[in-house]
Amino acid sequence: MLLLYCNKNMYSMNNIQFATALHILTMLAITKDNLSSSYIAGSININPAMVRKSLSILSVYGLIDTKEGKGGGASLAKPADKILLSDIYGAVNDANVLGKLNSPNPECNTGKQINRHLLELFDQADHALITKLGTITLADFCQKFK
Amino acid sequence: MLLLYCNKNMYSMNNIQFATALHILTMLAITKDNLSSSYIAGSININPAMVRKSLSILSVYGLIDTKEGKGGGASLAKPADKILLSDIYGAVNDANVLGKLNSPNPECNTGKQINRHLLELFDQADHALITKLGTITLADFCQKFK
DNA sequence: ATTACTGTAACAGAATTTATTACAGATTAG
DNA sequence: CTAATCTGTAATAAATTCTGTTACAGTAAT
Repeated sequence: MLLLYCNKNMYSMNNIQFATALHILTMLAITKDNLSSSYIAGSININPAMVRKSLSILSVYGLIDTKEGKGGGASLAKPADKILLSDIYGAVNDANVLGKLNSPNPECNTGKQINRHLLELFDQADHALITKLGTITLADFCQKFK
Repeated sequence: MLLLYCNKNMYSMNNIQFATALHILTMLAITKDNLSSSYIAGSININPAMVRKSLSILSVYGLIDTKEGKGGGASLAKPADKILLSDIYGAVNDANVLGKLNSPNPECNTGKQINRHLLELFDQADHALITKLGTITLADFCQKFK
């Protein structure tokens, strides 16, 4: 007997950080203005503090500048055609695309070796994605907007 | 003032399903035998019921055969050089590599359009990963084991 | 001074992922 | 035909991860 689990995929590999970061950077690229976290949050439809968390990371990675105090906000640190989507991905993501490893049994021949081989594969997978994202600039992405 | 968050990345994009599935298939490819979920679980170091959940999905996707009852277990449904890592990825993963979308404000010009453009990009990213994984067979992966 | 911002901590709540237990049904061996 | 051993899957608990919220100190402009 074999019946399908009602929902094929039990698990997902999901978060919202890349979409949020790209939304922020798109707004900054299009308006070419200093935007406040509240204003950006209104467009993304999330909390301003969440936006500030993303801004903080993008700032550490040199993609944006921020200015504190009245009239402050965020702006691009460099032209949109110098920002690669791989830069954004690298800023918001640490994990491997293919996910996590198990902690297999070292007494078993397969278990003993597999994590080494998986990591090698995970690196290749990450590299393929990053290479693809490296061919697209923020400016390219923004061109889609009317 | 700008201090780093102690842990750069707040979020991760992680699960263990791909590693588990590939571990299972590697064992089946190497032993060329009918293996029980308990035996496999001992190598991965997880619960047999978890293994059976993975087996169930791999079976639906035609990568393995299973046999119930005493002496039952799982075996490859086709030669290891006919199983692509992209097949395995497709079986265990539904989500987009770049994660989820927000629910942005439709009153905003950027918010109104961005999900369409993001989805297009997400597709390209998924495609790049799947293309890479399509160049590697289970047999290739197993060759790394001594 | 007042106002309007950022930066970040602290924590709460939601969602997702993993683990566990249990048991009906299948199949084989004796 | 009975016992033993296995799958399939449900139900649910536990753990982890992700998102949202509140609060407030510090900064800067007016």
